Amino acid sequence: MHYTVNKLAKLSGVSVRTLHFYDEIGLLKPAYYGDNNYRYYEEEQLLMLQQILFYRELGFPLNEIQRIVNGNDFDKVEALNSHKLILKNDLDRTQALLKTIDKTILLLRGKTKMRNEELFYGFDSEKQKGYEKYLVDSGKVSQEVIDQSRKNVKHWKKEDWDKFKSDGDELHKEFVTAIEQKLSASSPEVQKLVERHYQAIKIFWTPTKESYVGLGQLYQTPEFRVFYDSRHPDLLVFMIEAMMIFAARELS
Amino acid sequence: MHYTVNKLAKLSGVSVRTLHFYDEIGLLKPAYYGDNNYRYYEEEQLLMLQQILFYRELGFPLNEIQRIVNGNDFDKVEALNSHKLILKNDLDRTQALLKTIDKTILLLRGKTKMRNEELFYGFDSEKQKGYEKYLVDSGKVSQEVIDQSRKNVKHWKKEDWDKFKSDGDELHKEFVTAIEQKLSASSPEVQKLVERHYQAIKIFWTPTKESYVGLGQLYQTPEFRVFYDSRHPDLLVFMIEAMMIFAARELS
DNA sequence: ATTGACTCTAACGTTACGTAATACCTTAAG
DNA sequence: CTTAAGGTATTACGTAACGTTAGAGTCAAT
Repeated sequence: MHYTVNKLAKLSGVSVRTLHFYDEIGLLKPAYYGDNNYRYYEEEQLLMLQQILFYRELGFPLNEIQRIVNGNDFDKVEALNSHKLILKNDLDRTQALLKTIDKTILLLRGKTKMRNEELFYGFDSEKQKGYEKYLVDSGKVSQEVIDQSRKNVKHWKKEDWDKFKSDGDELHKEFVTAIEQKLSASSPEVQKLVERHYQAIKIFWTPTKESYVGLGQLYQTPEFRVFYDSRHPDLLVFMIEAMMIFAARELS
Repeated sequence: MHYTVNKLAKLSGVSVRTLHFYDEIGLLKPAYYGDNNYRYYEEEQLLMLQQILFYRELGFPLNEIQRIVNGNDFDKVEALNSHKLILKNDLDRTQALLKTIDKTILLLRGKTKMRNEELFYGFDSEKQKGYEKYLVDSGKVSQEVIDQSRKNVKHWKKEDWDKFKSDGDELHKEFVTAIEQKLSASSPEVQKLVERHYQAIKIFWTPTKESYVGLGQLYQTPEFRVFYDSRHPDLLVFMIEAMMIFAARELS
């Protein structure tokens, strides 16, 4: 029994081009070529293709597949085990990205409905509950993200919110002072300010390198720009530059 | 304050080449070019790059990023929401792949320690426990996979195993008969046999299109080949071809 | 003026094929 | 036997997002 490219392609679900390509790179050669230069495959090649597609499905690159299918069982188990680590990393990363998206949506949508201070420094508890309910019901963000950030401030009293708010104001003023003193964003003084900003953010959620710098993305939206620009025209850019430097240095 | 490519690159963590490239595709143009044709960036571009990197980190392709950053907040929320679906699919897929790998390792390693019949039709319960413990302790497979497959046969008595075994023998014999009658792998008769095989496998775990066809990958290992080839030299290839056809037709 | 660090453009390499374009071959029908 | 449909071949460009030379001009400091 022999298969032409089309037969084998339809049987296995790959395209004719793919078989041509696999022949070209030596991954799967036909059993023989006819006088017409046609490719003819036999059962042996069907079995080989079967294995190739299995590993391809798992996300192995073709050059590794070539090594694997020519190796013994031990090699295969080794490859599968190390591939597991890669996939687990993918998994973690994707989960982190989903959380970041949830947080960003929360903030992007939130700022159109709340005053900046509420968004930035905390929430009016009545409005907040209705708002969170809407977000969860509509599937915009996972309950987990809200729970996490709320858990951290659950016990806060009005004084805590006021302190947090005045601390923030104070921090921004010191940034402005630094700008006026023409300090560099990378200077130790400014970096200490960033450190304080980072710690303040941490109360709500622990930022990673990317998500911390990603905060700058939020600060650029119109409503926030108004807030920052009113303090000093260069405040936003200065803070973002300083945050970038901080992230590059401090956060792995 | 202006930044040269190098300055901006070091600040933001991207390469100079990337800035060149973003200029080339129009994603991020410098504020102006010097007489020397050098690229000079200003704060505005720093902010823009900041946004670009945020969305890049989330896995958006550059052409979409271009649309997004030039759009309004509503567009951004839309994009983030639809991107969530993609990421969730990735998540599910990756989790499925990890399970497939676990199962494959379980089988690839198992077959060197167990007789074919035990692996294929069930396990000697004493040897099995020690073996599973080893697998879990060494981190080779997740407890979940073992639990799942074991849960399904937990209540089985010796008669059940014997029946499963004799059913399998019977099935193989009918495949051999089909070969001798020169039936096609795609014929209704043979496809009914595959259906029975599929249902039998399902007792342990529900296969997807890929994982079912992936079974063929296992059957090709030496120990299994002996088993199949002893029944009929063409049995293995015939079954795999029939399984492929079945998967393409029946499993979305 | 020299040197080292930086910048530019141009162009090929990467992965795993998809998509023509052009030409030859095979098979079944008329 | 011719013809038309459909299968097959080779060649080669396109894709995404840059990395990596390579050659040549530029800037800053000694």
